[in-house]
Order: sequence, then C-alpha cells, then structure tokens
Amino acid sequence: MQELDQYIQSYFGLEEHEIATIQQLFKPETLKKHDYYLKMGRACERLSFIRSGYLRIFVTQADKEVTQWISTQGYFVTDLSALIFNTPARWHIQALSDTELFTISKSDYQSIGDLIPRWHQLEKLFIAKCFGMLEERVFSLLSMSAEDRYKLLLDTNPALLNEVPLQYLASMLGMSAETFSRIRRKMMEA
Amino acid sequence: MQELDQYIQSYFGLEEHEIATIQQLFKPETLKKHDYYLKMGRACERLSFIRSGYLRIFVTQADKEVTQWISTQGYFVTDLSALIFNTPARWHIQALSDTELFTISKSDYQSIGDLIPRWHQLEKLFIAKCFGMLEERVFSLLSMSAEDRYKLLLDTNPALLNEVPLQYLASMLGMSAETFSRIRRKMMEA
DNA sequence: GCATGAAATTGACAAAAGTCAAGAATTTAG
DNA sequence: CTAAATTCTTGACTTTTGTCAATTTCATGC
Repeated sequence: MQELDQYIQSYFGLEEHEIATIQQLFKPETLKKHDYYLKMGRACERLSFIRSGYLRIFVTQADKEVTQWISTQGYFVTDLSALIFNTPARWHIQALSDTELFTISKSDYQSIGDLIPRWHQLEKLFIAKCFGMLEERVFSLLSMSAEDRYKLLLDTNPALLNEVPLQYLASMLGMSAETFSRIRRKMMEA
Repeated sequence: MQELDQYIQSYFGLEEHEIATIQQLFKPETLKKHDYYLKMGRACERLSFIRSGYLRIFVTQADKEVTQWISTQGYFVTDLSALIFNTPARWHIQALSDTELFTISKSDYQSIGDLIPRWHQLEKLFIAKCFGMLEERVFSLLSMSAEDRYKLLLDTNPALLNEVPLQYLASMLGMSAETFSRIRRKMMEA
C-alpha cells in the first residue's frame, strides 16, 4: 500500500504514525471491467483510493447518459454527498477497466476523526481544494468552446485520451461524440 | 445580527454559546453599488455573510467578462481557495446594489477552530454541501440546453430575475444576453 | 424631471454544435 | 483466430446558439 501512503502524505501532510493508523482502515478491493462500484439511488457505503484502473461517474436520464467525470490512479472516488449526508447516490460509478482499489467503509471513515484529532481540519482543506477545482471546471464550461475544452483536457490529462472510450470523454466535456471526433481530426491535421 | 445567528444556526447546528462566540467575530460592513468586495489577483482577507444586497462574482479575460455566480441575502461570500490557501483571488467580486455584510477577517476566521473544537468538522460538512451543489451545477451545464438552464433558474431562484441585470444572469447560465432575452420572450408568449 | 448612459430587445445572419445514418475500425468474447 | 459487438468516423443536414448592429426601454445622476 506504498502508493496509498504517499498520496495520503502528499494530500494531507500527516505524521507517519497517523498515516499508519489511517492506512490500516483501507482494504484492498478489485473490480472487473464493467462492474459497478456504486449505483444511483443506493446508499454510498464506502470511499476508495484508486490504485490502478479507471472509473466512470455518470448519470442516466431519459434517453441519454451523461458522464460527469472519469477518475483514475491516485485519486479518491465516492459520492461525497451521499457518503457524508446519508442520501441516495446521485450517480452510477462503473469500472471502465479492471481496477484495484483501497477501500474504507463508511463506519471506519467516520471514525478517523476520533483517531486523529487534526483529521477534520485536514479533510476540510482537501474538500476545499476539490471545491476550487470544480469552480475552475464550471468556469471552463461557462466560457470555453468545445474545441478549447478539448485542448484543455489534452493539456491537463493527456493520458486519458488513450485509455478510455472517447464517447465518455466527449460527454464529460459537454459535447457529442461526433463533435469530439471532428475536433480530434482537426487537431491531427493541423 | 439576528439573521446571522439564524443562518449560522441552520447551517452549522451549534450551541447558543458557540454561536455567540462566532458572531462576535463578525463586524457589519456596507458596500455601495459598484464597489468591489474583492479584486482578482489580490489576497482575499475576509469572509462575509450577506445581510442584504447582491454581489457578482466574475472573471475578466481577453475581451469578455464571465459571471461565475451571483450571491444574495443569506449566503456567504469569499474566494474560498484564496482565503484558505493564501493564493491570489481568482475573480472579482463586486456589489450590484448597496449591500450590507457581516464580515470576519481572515485571522479571526482562522481562529474559530481554536475557540470551538467541533468547528472544523462542521465547516467540513458545510463545504461538502457546497461541493455537492457545484457538482449539480456542472451536471446542468453538461446536460441541459440553454432553455432548460433558464427554466431551472426560474424554478430555483426566481427572485434573481427581478433584481439583477439580466446580462449577468445570462453569463452565469453560460449563454449570451441575446439568447437569454429570446428564451425569456418565448416563455412569456407560451 | 430630463438628459445621458446602460441594459434589453429585435432582426438578419453566421458559426458552432447536434442528429441521424452509414460505414470503417477496433475491441471483445468464445 | 474469428465472429460479433462496440466504438469511432464521416457526410449531409438541422437546430441551437452566438454575433453584430439598430432600436427601444430603463435607470441614474444632476
């Protein structure tokens, strides 16, 4: 669980013994491609760190499916609202590939604050960081064209383009698969 | 400061004496219409609760201006990332009308955690709630047409339509002022 | 109250993005 | 390795949304 250590360290800046305490609460878990990690409407009973693989967060509504995000190695995944507020999960989370996770149960997650006094404060900072990133994303959706959003993805997360079905990336960027494909060609030619 | 009390109470669920402690740290402040509360690039030195009035959060880039959000009575306003991480403010915040605030300085804000042990935990929940709302907003931008986004605003925040310049609402919804105007007419006629 | 400036509306047009359908390419399962 | 299924690409066309410019409406300061 070396990688989990390192990420917790880099995200939260805890002492060694605190990291050890938290780390013990995470258990290895694997998902096969196409397995669901979470289903919309269900309770969200866990939080996971992605050791390897790709998870797609998406919503189904009426006829169409909207991919909200694709989470990858080195990131956490859950429905935070559902986990914290005990509300029904707002989306599906499904493995796009065989995936290795380190998973903490809701009850163990809730106990961290008792074990490590600084935890709530550090987690607050972590969530605030995520909040700031989402604000940037809203901004990109408000102000950028489809082509610019594509370029932004290319800059910030080029690995994704080779690893997951492009239709999901298109949806995540708020455009149709056809538009995505045409932008892609345009970029190749230029 | 009755209204501040009530909001802190409803948001955070603290004891009376805890609320009193926090409330003392907030000082009344007023802004004239068009005054800036915060300027992009500057340090963000405070957090405020809006007692009355409207504040516009926006970014200027190249030629155009993008309104990220308009904050109103009963909500908090700041650049959270800039406040917490001591980074330059990412946007302007300007009063759209004469505005009354209750304001806490950065240093007092940072001291709350020492005064009220549960604070970090409660604030974590508050920020997580905001995060969840922002996730919903991303979803609306990914999946809804301009017309549907207009209707959503009409449903969730009808008061705004009478109180602030429509061009800013248009921008906040990710459409041009002209499109906004045409949708409006269409809705009137129907 | 009136003059000025800002905001909103409207029309004509242009550009961006979506839809549908067909076919090519790639991936997957046996 | 092959057949089937899925994904990606492409063209033709439609719809949505944006842009520009002209007017009208509204707000503001004197």
